[in-house]
Amino acid sequence: MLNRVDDNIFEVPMGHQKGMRVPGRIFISDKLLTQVEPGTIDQVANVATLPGIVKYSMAMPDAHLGYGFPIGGVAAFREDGGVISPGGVGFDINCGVRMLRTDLFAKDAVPMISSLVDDLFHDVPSGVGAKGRLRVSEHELDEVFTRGAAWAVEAGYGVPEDLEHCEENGFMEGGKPDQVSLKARKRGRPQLGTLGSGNHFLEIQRVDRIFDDGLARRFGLSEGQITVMIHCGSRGAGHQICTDHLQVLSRAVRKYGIELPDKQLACAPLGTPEAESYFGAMAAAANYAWANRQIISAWTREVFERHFPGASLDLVYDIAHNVAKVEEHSVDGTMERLVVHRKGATRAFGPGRREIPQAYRDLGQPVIIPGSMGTPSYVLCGGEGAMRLTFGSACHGAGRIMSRTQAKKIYGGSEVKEALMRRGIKVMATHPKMLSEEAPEVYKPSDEVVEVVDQLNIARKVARVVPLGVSKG
DNA sequence: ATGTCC
Repeated sequence: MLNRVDDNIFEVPMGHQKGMRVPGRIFISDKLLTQVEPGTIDQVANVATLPGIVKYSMAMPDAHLGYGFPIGGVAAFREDGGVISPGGVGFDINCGVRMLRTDLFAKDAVPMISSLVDDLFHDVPSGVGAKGRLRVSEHELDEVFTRGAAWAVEAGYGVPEDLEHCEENGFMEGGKPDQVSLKARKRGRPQLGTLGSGNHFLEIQRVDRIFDDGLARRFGLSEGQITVMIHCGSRGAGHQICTDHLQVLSRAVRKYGIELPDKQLACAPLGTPEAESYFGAMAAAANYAWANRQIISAWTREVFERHFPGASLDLVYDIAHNVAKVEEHSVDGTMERLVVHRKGATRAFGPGRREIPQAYRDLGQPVIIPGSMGTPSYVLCGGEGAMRLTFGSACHGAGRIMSRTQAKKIYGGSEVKEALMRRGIKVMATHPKMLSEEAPEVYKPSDEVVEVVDQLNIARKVARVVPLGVSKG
């Protein structure tokens, strides 16, 4: 069914599915491959049938079933003849993660973890449908959609240096508020500055291992240091934008006569009004998510300031893992402009790319890969393998191995909480069922997933962090 | 992921 290309590289052959324009490629170890559902491989093949796809339909080692495209999927389309598809980005547009480093060390912070988590849980609203502490005006919401984290910094949430340590400097060009429906605005307006639910979290961590001394120094990380990770996205706004535009693009599929093996791959040819409209709305949602993470960072800093007056929380980096971008890549020796869809995949550009903020341009893009609740997270640095193999992309996390429904049957919320407590990890959640759905056991081991991208030099391991306290939706 | 089905 799959052909081995190399260690950690498998091919989905053209014969897997009728209409494939390119083969599929799955970057994964033999061991992790045994945990990938057949449906995920079929989705990789389905994506390969889309017009204008370049080289391969790809999946990362954390791949699992998604809407149309697999989560952990990467697909690039040429500007001339290609398409854009909301399924290739996902419902939570610019779901992403940022890491802040403190100047505190474990010995000082550990006695305060419980109180820190209580305050973070209180000060950063979370949960399904959670509303935030701030009420932005309609005009401010437009600014959020067009200028993302840059708006948030100007509004007093953070410092300009934060923007110099974000992918895209904290906002994407091309966000079009006029392509965002009234319904999406209505959902998004009260939710700015909220964490959300599911696998989203706000976590206090300790750096427990350094793999690359030089890179760790440049990222400002050392063993025993306390870090904070914020994982969230564009909330109801992004979800509604995806829903709205899926309808538009479903009509476009008929209008432009595109044949699809799965309705969930709804898309529009690049350059058409439908494609432009989705891109503008998607960029607006991406900017909302960057503003959201920026505001949450400011409130996190306030909580730390109350516990440790004068403590610093500097942004190491902020990455998107659900977004489509126009980028230039080398395709068989010539540079081409492509629309790269990453869904549950992070950009992992190697050294020198102009898109990487100045602070890290000579090193490569920092890649932050959160583990599941209670398991280690990793900081890596984009490498040459990513540029050669994956259009500059790496995996985004551990990846589920069972459904939420199944997880709830097996694991009880209070048991999960107690088990974590015994390991010295304090967890606060809005609902116990969230803890059963997010039990560490329902995810692939993050270590094994990270090992694959490290071995292929897609991204090199820099540091590993372990959780001390978590606030969840 | 998500006012987990207007």
